[in-house]
Amino acid sequence: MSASANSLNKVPRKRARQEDVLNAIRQDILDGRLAPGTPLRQDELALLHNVSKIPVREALLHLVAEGLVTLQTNRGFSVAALAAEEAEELLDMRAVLECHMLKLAIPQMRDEDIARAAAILDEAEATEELGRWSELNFAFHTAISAPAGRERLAAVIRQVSNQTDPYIRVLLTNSNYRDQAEREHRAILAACSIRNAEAVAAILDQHIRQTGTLLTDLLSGKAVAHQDGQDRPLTAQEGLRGEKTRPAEATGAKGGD
Amino acid sequence: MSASANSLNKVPRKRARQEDVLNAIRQDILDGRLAPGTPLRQDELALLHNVSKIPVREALLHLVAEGLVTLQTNRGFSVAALAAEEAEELLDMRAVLECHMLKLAIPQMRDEDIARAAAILDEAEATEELGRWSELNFAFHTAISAPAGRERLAAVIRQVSNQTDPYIRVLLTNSNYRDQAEREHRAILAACSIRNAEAVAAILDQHIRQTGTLLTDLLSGKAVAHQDGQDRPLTAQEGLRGEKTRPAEATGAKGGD
DNA sequence: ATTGAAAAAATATTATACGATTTTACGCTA
DNA sequence: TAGCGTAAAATCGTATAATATTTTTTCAAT
Repeated sequence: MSASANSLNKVPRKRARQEDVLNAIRQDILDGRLAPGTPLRQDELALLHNVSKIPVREALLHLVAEGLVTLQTNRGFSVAALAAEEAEELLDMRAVLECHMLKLAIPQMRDEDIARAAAILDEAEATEELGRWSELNFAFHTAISAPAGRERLAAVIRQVSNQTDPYIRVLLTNSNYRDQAEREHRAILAACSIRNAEAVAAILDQHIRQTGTLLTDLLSGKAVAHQDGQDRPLTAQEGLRGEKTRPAEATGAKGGD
Repeated sequence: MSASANSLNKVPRKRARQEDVLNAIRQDILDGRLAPGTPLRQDELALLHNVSKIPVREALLHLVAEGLVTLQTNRGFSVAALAAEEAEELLDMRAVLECHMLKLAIPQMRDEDIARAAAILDEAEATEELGRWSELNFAFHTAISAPAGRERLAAVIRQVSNQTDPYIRVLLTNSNYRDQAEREHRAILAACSIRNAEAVAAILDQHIRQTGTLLTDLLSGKAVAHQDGQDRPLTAQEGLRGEKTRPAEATGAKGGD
């Protein structure tokens, strides 16, 4: 209730924002702090975020539309859980969409774009922190596809990707997976540098489908790399940290591809 | 036994107001009764649907996530309006996704599926009513792509399609457009009957991209081809101006493709 | 008339309250 | 003990009301 975190805030203070709650919960899901299947109690979340149920409900409804949360009327929300088959379907879709966007991007790609993408890979390969790696991974993807200038397409890709991201996080704990991903990213970059759209798409397609196979195995119960569950349902401020999201932009996407 | 369907049903409505409002507003947008750009006042809609603003807000938030409505914080909702460029982008995406799904469907397609699709076309070609034609159009699309068994993909296609549907409705008033669509649908069906996935995809791609071209012209303010004699170039706003009637029927009809 | 500040109205957002629905607990009967 | 109905608790969905923000109007000063 009493503001403990921000006592020095006298500037035009906006109202507690429904969007803040949305981003926080979404990040909690994407980062795996809220495991698939977890019930999302409105009162609980309201208390946690220091708001009433109304903005919580609105945030959850939004996440339902994004496919990250499911709702059973009068029975509550819960974090969406994927069947192996659904994950495969989503990854397939993603392969199609990302390859398409990348093929469109190649002709528009300038040397600066490639240099920037290379710098991102450099940093990714140097980092040890998993979350950072994931972030850079996303940045790399953005850097090479953005020249296509397709905001809507990017939004759909982000949405589809978000639905599998919580699971892909688990794959990332496997360093072999990261190594392979890094090799493929380098190959993509190399193909970009010679502006060979077909080669780029072929590599990207292979990579995404490989991820799909691993994910399907994981969800089928094989080699269950159990993700470390939190002792508490979720943490309050952590999802908000480091985010300056703007209304239209930023669906808070991260994760490896 | 008839446990649930008894005659003395005194409980006309459960607690699903939000969903009813959602469907009503969405249909109003898709059918063009709510033109792009129209402000959506919460109080007004609440009064219209005999509910409070809460379910109205929740429905609108949902539509924002679907891309049919835009929201400016503290300034209100309004029906999403597309720039010509955006429409082209959406149609391109749709071409890619639908062709992909159709290619997946072909190997799974049985003779019954084709027979059913043919029956739908028969009825579509016989009908005069525009709304019915649109409905059958959507049914045809579903019939030929459903064998792919890709629910998620279908959902994304639906979402993307919805964003252009209000505008495509305008194209449908041109009978030449319908004729051309019907010819292409016959061609698709014929290619399906010989299970030639590449041919099917090629025709579908052509058709959707042709629609995209027409739509871009429409949104750019250029004239729509008008061979009907009495037709004249329509602007999007003109074509979408509608009566202020009730939310009306929820047919689930889609625009033509 | 034009400008600009301030009040008023309109509208959006969130909090609180309450009935409705679902889930759980508990006691009764067979 | 298992099954079953019912009361209590938990939770959901929305109406109402209060608060915040934006837009419009008013009106005095230039």
